[in-house]
Amino acid sequence: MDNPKKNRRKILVTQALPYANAPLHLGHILEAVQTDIWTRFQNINNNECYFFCADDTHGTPVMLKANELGISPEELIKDVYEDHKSTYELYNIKFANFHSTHSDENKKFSELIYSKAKSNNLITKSTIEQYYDEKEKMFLSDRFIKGTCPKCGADDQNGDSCNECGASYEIQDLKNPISILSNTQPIKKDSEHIFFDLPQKIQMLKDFLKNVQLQESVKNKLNEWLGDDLKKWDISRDAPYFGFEIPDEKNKFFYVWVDAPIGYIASISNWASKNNLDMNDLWSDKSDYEIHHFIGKDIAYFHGLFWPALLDSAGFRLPDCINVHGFLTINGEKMSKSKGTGILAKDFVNITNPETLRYYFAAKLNNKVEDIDLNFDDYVQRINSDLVGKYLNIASRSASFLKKNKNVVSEDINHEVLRNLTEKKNVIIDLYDSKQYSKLVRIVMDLADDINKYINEETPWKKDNEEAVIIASTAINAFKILSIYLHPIIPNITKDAFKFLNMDLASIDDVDKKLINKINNYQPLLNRLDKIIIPEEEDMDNVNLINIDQFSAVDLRVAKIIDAKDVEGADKLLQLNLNVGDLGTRNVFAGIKSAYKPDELIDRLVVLVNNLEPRKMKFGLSEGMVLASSNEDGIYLVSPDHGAEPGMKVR
RNA sequence: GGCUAUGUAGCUCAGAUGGUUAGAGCACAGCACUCAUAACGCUGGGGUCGGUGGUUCAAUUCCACCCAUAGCCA
Repeated sequence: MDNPKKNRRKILVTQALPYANAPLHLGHILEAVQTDIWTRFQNINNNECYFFCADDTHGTPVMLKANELGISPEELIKDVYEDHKSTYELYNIKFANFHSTHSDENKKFSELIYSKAKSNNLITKSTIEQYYDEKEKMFLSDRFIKGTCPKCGADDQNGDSCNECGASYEIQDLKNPISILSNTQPIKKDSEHIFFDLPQKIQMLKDFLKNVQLQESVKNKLNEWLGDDLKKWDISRDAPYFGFEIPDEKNKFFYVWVDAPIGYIASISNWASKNNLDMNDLWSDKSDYEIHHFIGKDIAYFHGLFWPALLDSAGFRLPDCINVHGFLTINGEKMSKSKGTGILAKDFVNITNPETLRYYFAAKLNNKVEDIDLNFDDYVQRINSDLVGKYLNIASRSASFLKKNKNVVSEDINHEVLRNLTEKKNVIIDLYDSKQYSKLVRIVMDLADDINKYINEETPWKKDNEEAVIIASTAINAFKILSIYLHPIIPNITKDAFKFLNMDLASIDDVDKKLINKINNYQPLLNRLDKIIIPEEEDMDNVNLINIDQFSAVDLRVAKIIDAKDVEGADKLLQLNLNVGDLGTRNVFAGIKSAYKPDELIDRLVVLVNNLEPRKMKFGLSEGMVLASSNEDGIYLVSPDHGAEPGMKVR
C-alpha cells in the first residue's frame, strides 16, 4: 500500500441512491454506515474523501405511490427527500452533498450522456409488444402483472416467476394476466422502444472488469453474463412516466435506471458549483480523484455492466472501485413488517442509541458479499460488553484516580503499554481501507482487554496516589488511542470522549501524541442497553389493495340484536336474531360466546355483512356475519354510534 | 428451473495452499478482585465443522450429489 503521507489520495465516494417512494429502513442504514465509516476513515487517514448521495426519484413506483396518496410525484419526492435526509442525520451519516435525481444537473447529464451515446451509434430503436392497461392508460412492466403460473397452475403469481414451483418464464407465457393496478385484463400493444447497444461494449466491459477493484465473486458473475448473449438494453419508457423526456422523441422517457446512477455525477456537480469547483477537476479523465461506489448485491448488475458502458460511451471516467455488500436480515429473517422486523430507521433511534447500531454493523461487516444479521439479543450483549464493559470502562475506572489528582494527567507513563497499541496503527489502517471492519473491531477490543488487564495487574487502588496516577494516566492515554481507532465507527461517542480528554482529533497519527492537558470530569458516555422488544406491525405492503368497487360489493348494514341465545353443542357460538330494518330479520351464528353473555347483547347495535353467502351449519342456517375484532384477550364487537338505525347502510 | 454466495459451540463469527487433542468474543459455571455503569481478571464445561457418498495414509479444508437460507436471471 502507498504511504498515505506521501501520496494523499483524493476520493469521491457514493452509495446507492435510496428510492423515493418510502422511508428508509435499517438495510439502507447498513450501507450508509459502511460507506460513512470508510469516508470518515479516509479523512482522518490524511486523505481527501467526499461522500455523495441523492434520492432516486423517477419511475413507476414513485408515480403510483403519489397517486395512492393523492399528491403529485413532485410533492411526494420533496417530502421523502426531507425524510431521508433527516433520517441519515440521525445516524451521523456525513454527506458532502445529498441531492436528487429530479434536478437540473441530472437532466443535463442524462441528456449529455445519451446524446454522446447516440452520436457514437450506440442507440437503436425497435418495436416491442407489451402489456397495456387500458383503464390506467399505461404500459405495464412485469412486476405490475399477476396471473396463473404456466408450469404448475398456481394462481396469483408474479409476471416473471412463480413462488409456488419456482419456475421463471416470459411474461407472454403467463396465463390469465391481470394488471395489479386496475385488476383488469391488460391487452397487448406495440410500442417503439429505444435501446442502448450493450453488445458493442463487450470488449470494453471485459477490460473494465479486469481493472476495477471489485470482489472476485462478483467479477466472476459479471463475466459470466458477458459470456452469455448480451442483449441490447431497453432504456426508454412510454408516457405516462415520471422522469426525464428523451430529447428529440415524443412521449418517451429515460428508464429510471438510466438517470439513477447519473445522479452520482449530478450530486457531485451540484456540490461543485456550490463550492466553486470545476467538474473537470473532479469526475473526469483529467482529475486525480478515485471513484468508489458502495452498493448492495442486488444491483451489482447495473453498476458492473450498464453503468460503465454508459460512462464509457460518453467519455466519462470509469469507477475505480465497486464495493458490493450483502443484505441485512433481522433476527435471522428477511426484513418484514408483519414479523416486526421491517422497522423504520427513524423509529429505531427511539429504541436505542444510533451510534450503537453503527458499532454493531461495524462489528459484523467484512469485505465479502455476505448477508449480515441484526440479532437483537446479540446486539444488546455486544454493545454492553464491548463498548460499555471493555472500552468505556477504561475511561471510567481511570478517571476516578485522576480526579484525585485534580484531573491532571501525568507525563510519566508506561510507554511499553502504549506502544502495544500504537504499533497496531498500520494494521488498523489496512483493515479500514479494505473494509474488514469486523476484524478491526475484534483487534480494538482485544487491545481494550489488554488495558483492563494492565489496570488489574497494577492494582492502582492498592498503590499510593503518585503510582496510581501513573497507572491511570497510562490507561487514559490508551483510552485516547482506542478512541481514535474507533472514531470512524462511533463518531459521536468518541467526540464526547475527546471532549472529556480535552483534545481535538486531526488525524489517526494523533495516536502517537501523548495527552498533556488537564482532562475533565468523567460522565458516562453510554448507558447499558436493555433488551430490545419490537412491537409487531401489520404488513401494509402485503395487504391486497382493493378498489372502491370491490369494497362496495360488500353490503354492510346496521343491525339490532333482538334475541341471543347459547347454542347447544357449540363451544364458541351464540345464535343471534337480528333486526335489519326494512330488510327484515336474520339468523346469524357468531363465534363470540367466550366474550359475551346472551343477555347483555339484546338491543345492542352491530354491523352485519348482509350479502354474505348463507352458510349451512350443524345448528342451522347462518345468514350473514357480524363484525368483530379480536386479540389474545378477547373478542370485541364493532358498534355503530348512537343514532344509527337498523337497516342503514355502512360505508 | 439456471447461476452465485452462505451453512463451524446456546448466540455472533475466525479458521492460505488437506496433517498432531477444531479456535475467539459473548452467554453459562467456578475462583479471584473490589478502582470501575455488580461493568474488570483467571479457570472451566460445551461442537460427529448442514447431510450423504467419493478421492487420499489423512478432509471442516478437495470432488459429486442432496438439503436449508439469500440474491440475480436485463
